[in-house]
Amino acid sequence: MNAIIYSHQTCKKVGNALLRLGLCCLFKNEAVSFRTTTVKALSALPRDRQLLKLSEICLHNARNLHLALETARRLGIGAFRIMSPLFPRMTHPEAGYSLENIPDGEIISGTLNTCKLFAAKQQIRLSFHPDQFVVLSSPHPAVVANSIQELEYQARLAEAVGADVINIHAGGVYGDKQAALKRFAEVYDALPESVRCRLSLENDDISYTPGDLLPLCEQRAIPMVYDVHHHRCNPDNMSIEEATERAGATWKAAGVEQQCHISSPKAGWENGSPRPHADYINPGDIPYCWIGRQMTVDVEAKAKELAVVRLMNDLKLLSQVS
DNA sequence: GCATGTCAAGTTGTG
DNA sequence: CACAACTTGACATGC
Repeated sequence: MNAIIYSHQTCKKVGNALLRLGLCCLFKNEAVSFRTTTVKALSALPRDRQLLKLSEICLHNARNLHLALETARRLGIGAFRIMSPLFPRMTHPEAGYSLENIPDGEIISGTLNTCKLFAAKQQIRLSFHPDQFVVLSSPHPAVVANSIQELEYQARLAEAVGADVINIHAGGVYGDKQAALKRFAEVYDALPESVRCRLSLENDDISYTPGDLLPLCEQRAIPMVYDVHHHRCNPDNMSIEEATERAGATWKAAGVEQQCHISSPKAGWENGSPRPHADYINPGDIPYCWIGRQMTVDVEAKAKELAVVRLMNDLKLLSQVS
């Protein structure tokens, strides 16, 4: 087997095989931090004090995003998932705001642009992963409307920092999976282009398997994020190899590098629920067919960058043995 | 200071 | 029917 490469930092000259490992949102042992606030805390302040507080937090977070990217580069990490509340409460009905109406808005915009240039230069791939409140398949119009608003916010951020992926789950089932997927498709078709051109769909560990999502993804050219841990928790009749290939084809159709997720079960595969994530990735959980494949793999592990670095080294050893 | 409970949002499954 | 799990701190509050 050819040597495999783990990030653009180390990969430049070595063949064309490239498995790029990504970090999710936070660091464990590095001085990078993100602040937040709550609506409850904000509501005790007059509006001008609210905007000042929000401005300070956003500026802090934008600067720490830059720091996160510099740190990722130093560690050889090739992708970074940006936490959803980078600008906390931005779309909230009462506390919401925009960069134009907070005091340091222009500095913050400039900092985001610095992040965009740095990520492009260092080839660090950026993505967003809105949390469980974004549900496009919901039968409740208000839930869908809020979800779209949140996606538009994340699309603006993605545009500002040059992120090419906003990844979501298909949502609830409501007793009829096909009906829910049909609602999803209808909402998807009406999304603004800024959202649609970045949106990806991930199999989850409760409801939607790769087999459920792939027909929709193939039909609409929606890239499918293949989470192999979720697939193992919530299997269908598809093999890991087949799911990897078919998901890969959806990325190819969209013209973007494939993205997958990996994690290991905290309690192992035998004891209790395998769903909670372990501190590190057990190299045995990496599908063999992923080795040497050109794609991004987000490492979902509690030890954060320590787990990414350890997995990089484990993969290096693996490739030397084979 | 330090410990503890809380935090916008949805859905599912468990007790 | 109420509540925890998703992921995860960081913040606000109270001693």
